[in-house]
Amino acid sequence: MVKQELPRKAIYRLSLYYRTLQRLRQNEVPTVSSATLAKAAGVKPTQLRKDLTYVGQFGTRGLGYSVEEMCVKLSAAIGRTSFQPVILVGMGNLGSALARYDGFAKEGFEIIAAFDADTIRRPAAEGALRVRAMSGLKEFVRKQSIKMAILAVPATVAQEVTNDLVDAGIQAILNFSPTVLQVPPLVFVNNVDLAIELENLSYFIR
Amino acid sequence: MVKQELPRKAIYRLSLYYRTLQRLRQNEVPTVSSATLAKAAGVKPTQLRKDLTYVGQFGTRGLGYSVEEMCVKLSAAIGRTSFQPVILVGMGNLGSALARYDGFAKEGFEIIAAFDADTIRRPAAEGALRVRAMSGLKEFVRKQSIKMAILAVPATVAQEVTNDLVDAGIQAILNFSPTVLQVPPLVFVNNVDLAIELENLSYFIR
DNA sequence: CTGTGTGAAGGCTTTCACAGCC
DNA sequence: GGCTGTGAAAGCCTTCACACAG
Repeated sequence: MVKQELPRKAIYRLSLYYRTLQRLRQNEVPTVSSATLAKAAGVKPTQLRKDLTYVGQFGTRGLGYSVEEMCVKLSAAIGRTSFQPVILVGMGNLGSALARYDGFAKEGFEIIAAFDADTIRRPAAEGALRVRAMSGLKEFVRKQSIKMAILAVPATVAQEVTNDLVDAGIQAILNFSPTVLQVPPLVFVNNVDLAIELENLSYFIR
Repeated sequence: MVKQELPRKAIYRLSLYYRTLQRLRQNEVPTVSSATLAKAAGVKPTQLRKDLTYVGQFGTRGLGYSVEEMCVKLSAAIGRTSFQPVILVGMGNLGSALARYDGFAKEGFEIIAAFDADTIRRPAAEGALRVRAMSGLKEFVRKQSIKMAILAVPATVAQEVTNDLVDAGIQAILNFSPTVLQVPPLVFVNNVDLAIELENLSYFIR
């Protein structure tokens, strides 16, 4: 029935709509039109409507969509769970910042453990999050059945660490190291390559 | 003649090829085949060849591409300059980490100044980079003719700061705040939304 | 025989145009 | 009149198949 996979790019946008909606919800508005929400999310109204049809039809013509209902539908579609545990590997500059970044928690992700090759260099100053030794990584992932990892290690060891993660049963990796990771099918990787994003921008400036 | 704009997604890949090539260059290899480079970059050989035709044809059939020549061609195509000054706005968790992140420098970008609403909270400990007051932002950008900015401020003030940046003549913004920025045409924005990247991954895990 | 260059085909996304419902 | 839902069209990007060069 619902064999209908939703388009890859639509998944991103559904997350975006969800977050945009949350802000509207605080305004006690009962309904939104596609035009209004689309503007707030920075997409075209038709795009938004098309995306919404992937999660079912529930708008009222002439009126718009129920904010409440859309929240439920979206959160179901993108597989939100109230708490999804995540581990963080690599506590250098970027890793430490990510550990303290509150944007993850706001969207329901909790970083429950952090690992680094050098446990001494990073003392307890990192808030409540103790830095663990890499030697305990695989066991931790396996025992706690962790599915998601954020990878912020130097490029030189990225593949090696990835192999361990995959071995231990990790299913998804958010990769901040400027490396193309080799992973088996059914392990998903999202790359966030900061330098390339900047470089890409520089292409457009005259 | 060369009216041929290169496809948006190809621009990202060209950056990726460039970086992948740099690593090969250290191995003193004079030429690469599309198969070899494509594997290292995580794309299909035909994709790579197609992308390369956008920057001109310079391969030798039966042999491959000159590493040296490809470096030149790619760097010209993506508009690399040896040093592109960038400013950073917002020195919270993420901002501070970005200020110290060495990945930007490696790709030829130098963060020449950092701004924050709270100059006291962030002392000189941030390495050589002094934190400046927001009040001086517009003048700095204008005087130094800065074209690119990294924005790592809270969502609540993101649009406001953006307006100032645009006013002062900024042409490109790498935006880390979870906000859809409104900018005039000819100002380019790349959004890096960490929470959405994670959320997107969570969709794929069963 | 190896490996590039490329038109053509195919697939995926976005946009349009308009029918349908409140 | 206002706004959703959606097939059809258009646009963009990737992949294929194969001609062609060293």
